[in-house]
Amino acid sequence: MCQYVNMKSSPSLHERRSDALSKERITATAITILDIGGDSALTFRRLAKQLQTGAGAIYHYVANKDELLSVATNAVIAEALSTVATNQEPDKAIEATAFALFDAFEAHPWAGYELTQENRRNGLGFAQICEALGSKLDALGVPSDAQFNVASALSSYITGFASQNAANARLGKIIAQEGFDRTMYLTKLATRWKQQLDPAVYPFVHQLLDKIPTHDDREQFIAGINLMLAGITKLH
Amino acid sequence: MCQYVNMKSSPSLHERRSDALSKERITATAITILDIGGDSALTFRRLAKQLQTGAGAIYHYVANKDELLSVATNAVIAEALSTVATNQEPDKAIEATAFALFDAFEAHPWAGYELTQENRRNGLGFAQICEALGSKLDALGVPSDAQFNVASALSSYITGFASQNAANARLGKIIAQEGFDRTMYLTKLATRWKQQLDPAVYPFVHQLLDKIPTHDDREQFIAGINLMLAGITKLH
DNA sequence: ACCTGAACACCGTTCAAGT
DNA sequence: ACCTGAACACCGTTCAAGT
Repeated sequence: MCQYVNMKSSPSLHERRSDALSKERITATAITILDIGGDSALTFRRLAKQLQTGAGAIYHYVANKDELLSVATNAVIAEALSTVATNQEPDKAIEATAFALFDAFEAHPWAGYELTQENRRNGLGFAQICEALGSKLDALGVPSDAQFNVASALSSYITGFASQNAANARLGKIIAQEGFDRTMYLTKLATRWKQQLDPAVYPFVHQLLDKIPTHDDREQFIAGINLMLAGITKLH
Repeated sequence: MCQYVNMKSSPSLHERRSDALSKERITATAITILDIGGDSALTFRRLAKQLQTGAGAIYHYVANKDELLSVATNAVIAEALSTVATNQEPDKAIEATAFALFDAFEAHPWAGYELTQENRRNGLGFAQICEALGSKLDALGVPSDAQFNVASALSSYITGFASQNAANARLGKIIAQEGFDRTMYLTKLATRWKQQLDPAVYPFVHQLLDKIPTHDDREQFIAGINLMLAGITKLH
């Protein structure tokens, strides 16, 4: 600690503390806080404390909280997409892209929800996903004037599923720490629906209730992707 | 005003002021505030002022802001779904349901975004949409063990599209007040992407840029629904 | 029972003051 | 140039006090 202070009071030219602030370090720390505590955990005061600085310092690197969340979300998406092998059959590449995003949103549940926010701001998250999916559509035989609609449909589905099921993943994780499991959480949800929803008005949902606790998110997610892929090859 | 005060100071038994608080009146006022000013406009202080009461009074009718937003969102969805004719062919009924929700999210842009939040809380919005769509799947020939996945896929797509394009609708509306139009707003968005995104890394998105300013959200939305319907009839 | 509004414990953001 | 942290203008929510 003394040495740290000494370093600051007699710094050589262009020398930088190893823990100097940077947009990257701020983003990485923000992601860690979000992963541990969810959306509500990320405040400038907590972030500054973790970075051992003042809250105002962060504003030298990001314009505001919206930008911070955008950067964090886009970093998570970019990392996920970078793992996808591109030398595959187009339908397999789209599946692999979808899986990579699913896994990213499961590991960072806040990101699935923040993506919808990010899309409202500058749309870079959408651009990333759209590019990864859309670049395969030529090889799938989709005519160029239909590619915008198809890429938009796939990305809307992925975004919608991610933001919807982030709740399951996150609550499942939190509850797991307290000795419960995902099945028990979903059982509680189904029980709540059973009590709140009139079976005469919601017959379809009531038929589903038994399947909710044990259903597999990942399997359900890919079923939707395959539904869309089937529609693409049928229509185009 | 004097008469109003007099009424309060000498109320007869069980008599109620015509403007007495109720969950319905609070919800309706909240929806109006959200429609005019968007998510950030709704605060308990502003809502209380509009209702000519204290902020604390609202807590007699809703538990907290989350519940208020859930109730408002579910009211918008319920209203939209109530307009859909049920005596149609199943694919037409699904299309009509999708259109009704699209129109609702265009009229209440905050609701498309809040729906993803609502789904994370108690899922009643999802249940409503799932019921409206899922009840048509028998007639479409979808086997019962596939209906959960299909209903989930459709509702994820609708939710994702709504939350994504709420931005367009809302910003389009705000900008329209200032003398701009939607095309100009989307042109600006496309220009920003052109500058920010490397064409070597984002070739597909760059091909799309010309089409963004004039594309029709509603047409794009229904194209995705038809893609999924085609996939459903092909796979089932 | 229902309502009021000040008080509490927070936020994001700004900015004068430090090094 | 970069950092600090008090100050500002808000929030959601609570609760003693009123009617």
